Amino acid sequence: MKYLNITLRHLRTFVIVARYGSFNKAADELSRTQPAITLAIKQLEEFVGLKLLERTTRRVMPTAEGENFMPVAERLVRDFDAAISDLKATAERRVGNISIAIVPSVANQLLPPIIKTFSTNFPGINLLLNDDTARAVQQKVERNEVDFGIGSIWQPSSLLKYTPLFADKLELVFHRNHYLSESDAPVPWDDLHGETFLDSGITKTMLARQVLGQSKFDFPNITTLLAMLRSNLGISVLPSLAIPKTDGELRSRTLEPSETRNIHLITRNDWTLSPAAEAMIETIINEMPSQIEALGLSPPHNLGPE
Amino acid sequence: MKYLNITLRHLRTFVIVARYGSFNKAADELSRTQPAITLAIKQLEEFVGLKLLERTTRRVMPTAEGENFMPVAERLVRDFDAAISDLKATAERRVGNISIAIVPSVANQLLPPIIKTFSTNFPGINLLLNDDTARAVQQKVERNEVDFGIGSIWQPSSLLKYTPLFADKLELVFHRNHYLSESDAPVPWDDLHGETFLDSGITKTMLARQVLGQSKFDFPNITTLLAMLRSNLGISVLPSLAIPKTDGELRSRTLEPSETRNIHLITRNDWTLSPAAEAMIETIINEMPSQIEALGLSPPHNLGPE
DNA sequence: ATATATTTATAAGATTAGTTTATTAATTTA
DNA sequence: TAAATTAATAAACTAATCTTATAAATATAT
Repeated sequence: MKYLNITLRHLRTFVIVARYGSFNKAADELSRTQPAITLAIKQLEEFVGLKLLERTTRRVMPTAEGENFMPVAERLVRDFDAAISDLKATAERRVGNISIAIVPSVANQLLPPIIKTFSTNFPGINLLLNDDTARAVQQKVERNEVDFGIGSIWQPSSLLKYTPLFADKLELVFHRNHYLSESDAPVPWDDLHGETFLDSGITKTMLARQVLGQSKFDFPNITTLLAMLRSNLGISVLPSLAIPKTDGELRSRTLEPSETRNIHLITRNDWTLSPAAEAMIETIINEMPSQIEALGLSPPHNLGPE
Repeated sequence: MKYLNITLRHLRTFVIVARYGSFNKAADELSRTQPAITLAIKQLEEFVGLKLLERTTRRVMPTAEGENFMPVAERLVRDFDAAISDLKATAERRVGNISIAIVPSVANQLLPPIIKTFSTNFPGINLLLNDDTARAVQQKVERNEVDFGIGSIWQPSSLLKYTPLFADKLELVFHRNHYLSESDAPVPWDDLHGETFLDSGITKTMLARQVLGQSKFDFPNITTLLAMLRSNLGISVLPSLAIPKTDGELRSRTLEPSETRNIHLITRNDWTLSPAAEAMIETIINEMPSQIEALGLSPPHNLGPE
């Protein structure tokens, strides 16, 4: 015995002995033998230089100092156990915190029923939802500001892992008074030259790919953009999830050829997810098929490396 | 490794690693080697089933759970260390509590300068003084209600250890108008037959030994007794310590043969004294000679077994 | 009073946990 | 591309911890 360290085991032993008033009973309670108890108490007393338990071969009583130390030791033992079991509860997904960065369209349309399922399965877990643009979603995941993100790919990054969830089809949106309302058929992209485009930021790259040139207006906030559409300022291309289907003022038509964007789960590939976040992701993946069906979406397109 | 127990050592290791962001630096800080650190962290994580530190071969960062656990672990470690060092402080007599049962005469006359010395030497120690009769002093020590007692022997008990401190000489006390005031010489006991005795309880046995018969009055409270003496109700025999020397109304004379009672330190012989109490007793024994001199008392008489 | 039973303390051997040295694998820096 | 730094792993060693067996002390019961 060189420089003995006092451990919680010593305090735990002391507490039990003091409580039972017996080395034998304490040994029993702690599933150890009586000499082990004797040694532990002896070590504790020698270390602090203080007799804590007054003992004859017949009776064990705490000294004044032992009496004073009892509640302290009890609290230390209790706090320690509580802290460890809290940590285990976290591991067992009984408690936890999740923060998700997510694009608004998915958040509003797809997530509510998933969150409902999740919160009944894991009632102790708190969820923080950050609505944001696809770009911000990616950034927040990169910077570890959130556990994971849900959105389209802004700029592929080697830091990130993308798991496709579903394909969101792009549709043309316009006012019911717009001449495009006259038909329901898919619209060829080429028919759209000369139209005034209101860009949401979401579709910028898509539009560029169709060589329709720069859009005249740019509304990063989708609510604003919808308001503009309602006043018939122009037309826009939006992922179907972002289009309110119940708006009397607006109409939509699919495009030809149809253009889709995949919505992905975005995680950092060098980072371990918290158990709570893992539970959430499991729920999302499990619930996805029924949600895709309910909202009339498509399973993710496999476009190769995106 | 069967059923590994998580100890404070694991938490301490975790805290240091998280703080330094390095296994090697933590090993250095804790005067252990890096593999020992690796193992401790691994054990902790396996036990709680949770990754607490995200580590590449290059960088160590706490996970979200690790981050949350940090302050908890830090507090546990801090509290534990504080509790142990408090206990050591007690052992080193830097802090503590003492309670003493003591007869009032000693408490008032002898103790004040001793307490003064003690409190300058041990400023952290609290003192609780219980004024009481010799009988109550003995009882309180027997029942472990106090750390030790100071008083005369009420009834010798095998439970108790008596350490003589000094001898208190009995003196006759009376009103200045009483005829006994006419001389200063020692009074033979036999001259006192027929006097009205006021008994304090303290001197009951002494008086009986001198065959003066039962006293007529009995005042357990010495203040009351002194008031009675001041009104010249009778005379009394009191230990010199209990006689106020500066009272203009009262006079005192020694007795012939002189009768003394020893004042003892009273402890339980099967009980360990707290370090604080030991310090107090040391102070008392050290200061006693000079106090004896200052108050004109005598060293204890050795009367054999009392 | 004496014997018995119960309790804590001690000693020695066995077991388990913890630490170190040496090495590997991975990753950053020069 | 090479050197340096970092955490992980393996194996040998050390020290702490526990158990079995026994002793010493003190109640309790006969």
